[in-house]
Amino acid sequence: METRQRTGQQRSADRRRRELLEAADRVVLRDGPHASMNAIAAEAGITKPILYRHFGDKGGLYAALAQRHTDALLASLRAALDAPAERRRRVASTLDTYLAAIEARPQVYRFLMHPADSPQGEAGFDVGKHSAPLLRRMGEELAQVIEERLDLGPGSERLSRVWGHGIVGMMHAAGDWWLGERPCDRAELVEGLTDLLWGRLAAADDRTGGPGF
Amino acid sequence: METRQRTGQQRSADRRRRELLEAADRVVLRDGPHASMNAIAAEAGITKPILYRHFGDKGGLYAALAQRHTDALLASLRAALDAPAERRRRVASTLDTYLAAIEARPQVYRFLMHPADSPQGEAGFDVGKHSAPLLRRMGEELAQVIEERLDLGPGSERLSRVWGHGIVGMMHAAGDWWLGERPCDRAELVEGLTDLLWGRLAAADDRTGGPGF
DNA sequence: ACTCGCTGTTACCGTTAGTAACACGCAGGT
DNA sequence: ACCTGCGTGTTACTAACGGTAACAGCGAGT
Repeated sequence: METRQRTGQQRSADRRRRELLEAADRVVLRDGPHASMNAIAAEAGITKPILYRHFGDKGGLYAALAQRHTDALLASLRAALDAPAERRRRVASTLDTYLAAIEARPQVYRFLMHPADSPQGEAGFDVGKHSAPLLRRMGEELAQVIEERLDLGPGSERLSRVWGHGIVGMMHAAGDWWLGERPCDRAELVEGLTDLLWGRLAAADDRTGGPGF
Repeated sequence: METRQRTGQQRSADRRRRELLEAADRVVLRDGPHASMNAIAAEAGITKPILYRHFGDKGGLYAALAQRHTDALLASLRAALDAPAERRRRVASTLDTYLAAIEARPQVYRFLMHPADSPQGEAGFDVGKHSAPLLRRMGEELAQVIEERLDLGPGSERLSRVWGHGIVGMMHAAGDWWLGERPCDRAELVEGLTDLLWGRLAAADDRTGGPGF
């Protein structure tokens, strides 16, 4: 009875929610993840309690905000991952897609990867639970693709998840470092990472020349 | 003239600083990174202003605290990295050392990897500058080892840094996920990651059987 | 006319980082 | 003996933040 209202005010509320999210987006992109609820409310032309009515608390707002961007990013990554090309090309293209995204909008990236903190984090053992949902989602996504595409023998379900999270972490950390220092252009970074994934670390010669040791 | 005092009060001040750091350590390990300055001061048996006299601000305290732990962790990683064994064994052993460390003291790990936030972060463009110093240091450290040990041909300086940060990121993300979900034991994770670095992603067969597409 | 649900407000609370302003004690130089 | 400097410590405060009443208007459906 009460869930099937749709009285027209519901639609208005949804629209309002989207407007508030867009205002929050502007503020967060301008001021970074430390934007205060007051600032966001001011940007939206209203005051705090309305934000709290819509999103519960700051974590709720940030979660809603993050989901939009993660959904968008994940969609484009999925496209690169599913493209009809040979494996190495797909991997390189996915890396490039990710790096292009964080290069184009570093503020969004920073917000997604360092989403502040839970206000009273249960004191303890849930390490990484609130850390970076985007990383987890990307890892799981990639794991799924790996598992359904590759034949990894027994234990493939676990192994694909290890690889998924590992590769995503590699991409993330390298991208973070690259974005901060800009030591080379994007293509070079993509090439280097792909080489790494393709076993060049194991294949490289020792510097001393002799193979032993 | 004034820097060469060493009046004996200096030594006392240094000792005091260390005591305060240890108290802060206890609190952070007990309460997580959200520990308040008041709580830390109380644990040390004093009040806030003294902390501020010693460390400037919360960021200063946290930086000092982080440096101790990162130094310790980096030292043990260096040991594993420099051990006299074949390359794959060294890599696996380094991964295992890291994972054992975060497994043994997840609180420390959480503190180091998610070091709260700068209180008024300069609004903007310094993406990742304040993010995770430990990750950066590990990346640079590994890059150095890679560069001085491996023959990567031209551009080896840049490539080794790409790999250093990439591998560290892989280790970090996989460890974070593993610590949260515990999907397998440590040895299995180490094996999976080492396989990944050894090119098993490139070598694996397609699931559909046919190699083409 | 009346209620329901959404809009919005002002004014407040508790906690936190950070800062005066003040006071004690203990060295050393005169 | 006296004072000066410095490190120790305190209480009491500010400013900002997340979050929460309590209250009021407004438009649509019955």
